[in-house]
Order: sequence, then C-alpha cells, then structure tokens
Amino acid sequence: MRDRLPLVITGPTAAGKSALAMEVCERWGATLVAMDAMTVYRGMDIGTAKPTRDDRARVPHEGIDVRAPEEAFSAADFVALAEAVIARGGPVVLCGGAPFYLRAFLDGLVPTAPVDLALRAELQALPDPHAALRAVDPALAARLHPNDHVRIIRGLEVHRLMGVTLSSLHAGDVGERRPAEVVWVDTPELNARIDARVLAMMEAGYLEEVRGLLAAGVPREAKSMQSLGYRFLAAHLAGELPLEEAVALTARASRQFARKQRTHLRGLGFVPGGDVFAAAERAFGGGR
RNA sequence: GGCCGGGUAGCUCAGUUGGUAGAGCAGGGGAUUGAAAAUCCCCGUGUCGGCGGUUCGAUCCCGUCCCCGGCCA
Repeated sequence: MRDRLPLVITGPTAAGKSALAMEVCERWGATLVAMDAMTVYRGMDIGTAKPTRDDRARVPHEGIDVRAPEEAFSAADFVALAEAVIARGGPVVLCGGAPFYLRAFLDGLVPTAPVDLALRAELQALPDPHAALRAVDPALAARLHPNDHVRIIRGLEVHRLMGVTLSSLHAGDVGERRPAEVVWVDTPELNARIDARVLAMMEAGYLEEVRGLLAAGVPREAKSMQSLGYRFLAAHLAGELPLEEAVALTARASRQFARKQRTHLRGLGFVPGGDVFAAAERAFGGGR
C-alpha cells in the first residue's frame, strides 16, 4: 500500500475552505491541522473565524489555541506541529490560508535560530538597521529593500544568534521536500463574502472580544493585535476611530489580504480550482 | 434673487506667475527561506464643470451658463 499524502486545502480568506475541510475530515476520518497564523491564539475566536467548539467536537483539530496572544508563533512552529500530527499516521488535512506556512511545509526551511522577541526589540531600536545588516551580511542587505524592516531585522537576528549570515544559510540545503495534494479553493464572489462575514463577526461580538483581550492585558503592539480587524477595533476602543470606520477598514483590509494570499499562492505555482473530494481520494484512497 | 467660496484621477485634495497636471487613499501587479492576518516594492491621460473670448498656445486670464456649499435677502 502506497503512502498516504497530506491533503492541503488553501485559498484566500472566506473562500469556504473550512466547510469543505470539515466534510473531507468527516468522510475520511481525518485530522484537521489549522494552517493559520492567528487561530493559534487563545481568546481570538470571532475575528479569526476560528472553528467552533461544535466543529472541534465533530472533527479533531490541531494547531488551534496553542499560544497566548502575546507569544510568538512561526512558520517553523507550524511545520513542526504538522509533522507531529502526520507522524501519528492517520489521514491529515492542512487547512488554511497562510501561503508562507504552506511553502515552509512543502519546501522546508533553512535551519536557523528561532524567534527572539527581546532581541528583535533591541535590533529595531538601531538607528539604521539596513546599514547594520550591510555591515554583517552585505549579500542579504543588497537583496532587501531598505524599507523591508521585517526581513532586515530577521537577517540581523540570525547573524547575532548564530554568528553566520542568513544569506549563506539560504544558499544551503532547505531539507527534504514534503509531497502533498494541494487544492486552492476560491470563488468570484469573495469580496461580497468577506464584507458579509465582517458584519456577521461584529454581530457575534467581535468588538467585545477585542475589548476583553485588551482588558486582559494583551498589548496593542502584539503581533496578534496588529492583524486585520483587531488592529482597527482596538483603535476604535482607544477612541481613535468611529466604529463604523473601523468596521469598514476591517472589511477593506480583509479584501486586501485576500488579494495578497492569491498573489502568493500564484507565486508558489498553484492555480485556483480543483475538486477537494477528488484530491482527498488521491491523497487518502477511497472514502468510507 | 445678491454676495463669497468651490467644481482637477473612483474618493479627498494639491498645482500650473498661461507651454494640456500630481500626491494620499482606493484599485491592480509583484516579492516573500523561523513576525506572514506581518513587512516591502512597482503601476497615475484625467473632455482640469459646459460654451464662447483674448492669446502662437487656456486647466490657469476674461465673459457667460450649469452644479454644490455658505452667508445675506
């Protein structure tokens, strides 16, 4: 019997990935691994469209609520988590719209030092991080735009932690590639679906969720609080934005996010469309 | 009805001492090697409200009309 492959269900936000993944998991008895950078955070439920308690009772989920909102979570953490679940042996569906995580899973990541939030804060305070990077890793500095702070800081971070340049590591082996069945779920009515979903989230108590997180001490600067709607609703609660505007900005940011997801997926060589159930057959074998 | 502002990109506006115009946002494309719902890069011709006039040349000056604000009747 040939090896089972993981099935990846990806696509832009609000395309309908989760519903399809639930169906596949129920039919094949598969475990669902969230391929998502935000549903990992506890207490961020409504705004991340996190699977409900009922969903989680019907199908085993992994990668949900594994971090506090102020903690770091990275692509490597996702890959490790997915690998661990796959190693248990059953059919696995990776479902989510994080193309970077998908790429890290399929193609591997170069082995580098893990995230160090304190060091990042220190490096961010440098007067000219790009110049600092040019001094230690000119190849990487040349490749990165001086405004691309995130990548510049990561380059400095790796150099500081490991004593070697990130560019030299990138030139090396990324490790083994993992085969998988990948389906990109999409719909031409995405924008309308996104707008409707944001309104539904508001009705479901999105604002109260953000208020609660802030009250619980989650800093506005936390990565999780800077994402899509959380950013704008927190701004509204701080008196910086009328609610109506915060909601409009949330919907708009979500549409922009969807566009970037599509661009990234295209860049990885995928095309939208395909039948998830047929893909599940190929990945897992005949349904029950 | 009178006076004063305005009418320029999908939106908000800048500007041209007369040589047919440019920002932000929106929108589109792209990058993405442990922050990725993050971060970054690239893309701006539009009867410059209509019609006349002056001028070699008008979006700009003049006249007139229309529209939108405000104030006064």
